[in-house]
Amino acid sequence: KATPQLSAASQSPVIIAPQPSALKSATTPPSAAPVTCADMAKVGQLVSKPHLAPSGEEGINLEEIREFAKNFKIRRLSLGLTQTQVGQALTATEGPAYSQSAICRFEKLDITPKSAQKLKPVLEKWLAEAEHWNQKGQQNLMEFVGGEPSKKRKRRTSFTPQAIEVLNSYFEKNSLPTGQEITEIAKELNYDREVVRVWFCNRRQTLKNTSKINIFQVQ
Amino acid sequence: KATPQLSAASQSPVIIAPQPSALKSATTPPSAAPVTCADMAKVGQLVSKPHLAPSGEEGINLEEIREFAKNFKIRRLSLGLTQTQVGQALTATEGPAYSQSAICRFEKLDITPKSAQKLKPVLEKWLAEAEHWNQKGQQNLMEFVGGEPSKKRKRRTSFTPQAIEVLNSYFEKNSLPTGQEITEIAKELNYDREVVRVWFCNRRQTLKNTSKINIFQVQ
DNA sequence: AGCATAAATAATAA
DNA sequence: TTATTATTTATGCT
Repeated sequence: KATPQLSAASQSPVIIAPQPSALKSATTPPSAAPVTCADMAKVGQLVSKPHLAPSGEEGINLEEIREFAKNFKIRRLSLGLTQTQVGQALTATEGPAYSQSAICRFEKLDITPKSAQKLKPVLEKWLAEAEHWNQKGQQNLMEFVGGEPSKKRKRRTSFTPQAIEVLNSYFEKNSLPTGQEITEIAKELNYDREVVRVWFCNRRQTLKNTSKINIFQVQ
Repeated sequence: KATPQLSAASQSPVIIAPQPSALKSATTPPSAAPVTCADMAKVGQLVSKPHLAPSGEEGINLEEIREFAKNFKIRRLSLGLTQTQVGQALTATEGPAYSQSAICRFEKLDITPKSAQKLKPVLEKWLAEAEHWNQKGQQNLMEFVGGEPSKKRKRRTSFTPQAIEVLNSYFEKNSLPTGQEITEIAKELNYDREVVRVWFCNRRQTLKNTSKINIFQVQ
């Protein structure tokens, strides 16, 4: 049952090593950004400028954290999860609250080493578990994450759910309504006739395009 | 009436493995609803009756395409590339034009098998090359992709209360101003045109979100 | 320590 | 395909 490919971030507890210039961070702009904020150095900054590291953080492997952050993002995306979902799920399972902003800032390393060090194992553990459930099927993952499984994506349109429903029921009966029928449907739903006509066009298109590929897709 | 098409596939290579979409299946699932259509075969029917699949596509390995599409997205994200970037880069290196929409549709398999079959090798080749350059450093990748090296996110604009007020008054009059109008408003307020455009986008968004109460609101 | 929302990205009606 | 909407990410602010 144990998730296999999770060796990800376990490395030797090395201390802040001089940054090999070869390694480029995808998420961290290395630029000599004007650090206007004299507050607190962030991981993203320190990782490329170890000499700035304040004392008391020698035991924190910044490089490892950076690696993990990058890896975390990829794994999160592979699971199809959003920062919001992760935050909410963590809030539910773990003690403290984690906002979307928090996850975002971790991924971007816009966070103090201390905070990062504290958050890392929490994320590591949670993500591993999420991957584990995902192995058992998408449904399990969604359940674990806590979102309603049936959370349908909201239609982009000005079509109301009710209207869609009606349209679909018409479509099921007849995917290619006559001009007369379109006019009637449009009237019933109080939408523009043209809008309804195009809806049927797109609906047919989508079905045609996806159905072939989806033949082998398990629903 | 043993329809020969895809007959072989109907038995063996049906992969019931982990739900393909770790990546948010946003496509309107026909839902669990009993899709009973009169004149058009639906996915649910095709799954159990693959013989309904149109002919002329026996040579296309749909399962392989599906796998690749999923994989492609993950690899794209791992490289930190957007659909837009891929489309633009392809347009530059390959012949035809590829829009962001095209990439989107490929990833979602919202395209005909024929198109997919044609596009797959192009994407495959391009992505491999992109990964190759990435190995040599982020800079090389960005150069290959064609975008400026590290296009930093635009600094978040803060509107003055006065500006907000003016914008709102315009919005009340017309929530969907034309390009011309946007330009004028931007000029009047002395803000970037793009900033004003996005403000209207987000404003419409917010309004829509808050007024969920009016479910029946027929736009 | 987050909320509100600006900006960026993905999906889709036209 | 193109414009626009829908969704997600990032950040200014207190």
